[in-house]
Amino acid sequence: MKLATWNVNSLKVRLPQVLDWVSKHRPDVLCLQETKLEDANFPAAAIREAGYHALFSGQKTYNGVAILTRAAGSDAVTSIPGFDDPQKRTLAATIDGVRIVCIYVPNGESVESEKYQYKLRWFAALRAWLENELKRFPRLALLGDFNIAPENRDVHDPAAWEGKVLFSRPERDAFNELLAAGLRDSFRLFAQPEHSFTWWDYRMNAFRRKMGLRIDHVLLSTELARSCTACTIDVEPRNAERPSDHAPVVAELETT
DNA sequence: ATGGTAGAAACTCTA
Repeated sequence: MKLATWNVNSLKVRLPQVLDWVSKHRPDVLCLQETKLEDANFPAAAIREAGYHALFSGQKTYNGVAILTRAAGSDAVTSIPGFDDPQKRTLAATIDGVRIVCIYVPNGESVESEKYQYKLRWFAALRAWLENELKRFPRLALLGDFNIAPENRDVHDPAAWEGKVLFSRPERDAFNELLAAGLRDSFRLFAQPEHSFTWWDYRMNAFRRKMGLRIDHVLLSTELARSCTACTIDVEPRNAERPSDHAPVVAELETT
């Protein structure tokens, strides 16, 4: 089973790239973030023609998440229960017996921002919810744009980023608390190249200069982690014309 | 020096 996540930064703009990518890689599950589409405008027909089912929870201009699947999903949930949030950042469903949770964590803007406090509140609610979900669904995968780089090696210049949003101590602590709830970072189950990143700012030629962060993640419950055989970042789409600023992350599970 | 790019939308906000 192949699971993937990709922040597309507008599905309207990136739809041809997404269709091309799924035809080439044929993931069983592709979680998308920043679709920036109201549900009425979701390109369900084009995705269906590519052989995929789609679940989606979107809004105009900002945020929006979707899950594309080869097999039909069930029991979809579009929010963190008990956390009142008008922003469309969460989508969960069961596919082939695996509980898939697709998230777009708030960016936070800066550590001084009100949006940073919202980010930490949001992430605390996510952890509380997932502690319960992991009991209900031992086979659970949490994929998405976490907007958190967990470790020094996930940042091109850790000294410059120390204490900044995406790499501040409270954010990294929150990420580690999520792991402590019973999740593994699938990328770190394997030896990886140095300078492995998933996001590069559009500005300052950051991609060409390898100035990136690893902020998109595939976390697996301990049971699923045991069957994980690979996790890779596909930087190829970042080289395309009009790319997303994020690259897809792909995890492979041994089918049982 | 606090820049710059991209997307959606609408003359600004978010990332």
